[in-house]
Amino acid sequence: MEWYPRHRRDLPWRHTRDPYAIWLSEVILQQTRVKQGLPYYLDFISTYPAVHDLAAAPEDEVLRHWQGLGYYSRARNMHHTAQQVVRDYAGQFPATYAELLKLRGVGQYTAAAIASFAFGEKVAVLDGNVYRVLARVFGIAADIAAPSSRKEFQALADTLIPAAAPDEFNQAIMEFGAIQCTPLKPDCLFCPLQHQCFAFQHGMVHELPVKSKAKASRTRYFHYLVLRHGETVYMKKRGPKDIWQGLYDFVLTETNAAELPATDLVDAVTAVGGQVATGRAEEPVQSLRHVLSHQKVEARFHTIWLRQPLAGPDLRATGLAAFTAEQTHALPKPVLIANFLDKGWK
DNA sequence: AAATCGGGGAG
DNA sequence: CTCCCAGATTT
Repeated sequence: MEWYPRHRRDLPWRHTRDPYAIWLSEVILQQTRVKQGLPYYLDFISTYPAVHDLAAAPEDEVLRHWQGLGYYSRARNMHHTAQQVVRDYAGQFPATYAELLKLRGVGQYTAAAIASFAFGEKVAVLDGNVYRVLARVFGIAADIAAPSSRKEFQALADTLIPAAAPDEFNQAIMEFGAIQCTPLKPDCLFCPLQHQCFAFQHGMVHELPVKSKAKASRTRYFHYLVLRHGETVYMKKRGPKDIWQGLYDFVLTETNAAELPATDLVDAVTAVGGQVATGRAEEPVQSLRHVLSHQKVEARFHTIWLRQPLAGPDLRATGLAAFTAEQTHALPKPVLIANFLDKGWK
């Protein structure tokens, strides 16, 4: 806490005690670096200055503002919670850790952050930074990736947090982890905790914290049919049980190998009620690779020129909708699809 | 307890 | 390439 005021970054959410603004920043910063989240925070707080503004916005619009930030359930949960706060809490965020924890998208970390930063409640936050700092300074060998380890770290943090300034303590220990006690190259040479840090004293700075590795990611092969007719292109909103829920992409056929048999392509067009325009069936195929933390997507985009527009009943059955190029810009899309639209088509 | 859910940047 | 980020929810 002595270190903090001399090294803290000047961040916009540190100038407010408005629980809405703090909640917004915390949801955006879940599993996201400050540098990546900052522009999104500025955009959201400017577009939706109060919880009522966010609650009143259409979900597609909220997702469009979230586009590129990933983990899109955060945006959908956030939108849901904004509406709940307006409807059930008269627009006022609940003011205690226990009540905040009930909100969708607000877990133990975020509830503790809002409770301490907005309301001064004495409850210790536990994020990736805190785990690392505590593991090193106190020499804790528990696997920070294991849910069962939380108890031990939480109990320790609870003994450290001072009643006088719990919010300052939470900010300080996270900032210390982000700037001084970093994962790969911590600045131990100029560290104020050098003489009392277990890891430094025992030469175990690079052994702590202990974190089990995630399992290897799988490769998926996506074949997108970019159905077009005149100035219109057909897109659809992605459903549950897979990545990019609620975002828009094209007709998708997934295969176990990189190649898609030519007959499958025609069948897929027929399945959505389309007819391939003669002479334009074999457009050049664009290929894009997209990497997520848990899977690799190898996508091929097959542009299909239709003989005639898709008709009403077929459109509804397939979930497809017709858009102009201008309209696609306003839709929330995975970065992969946005990249394709930016450079791949026409 | 394990799996799932994005995207970007550092090294 | 690997690691990890102001984690939460579902299975």
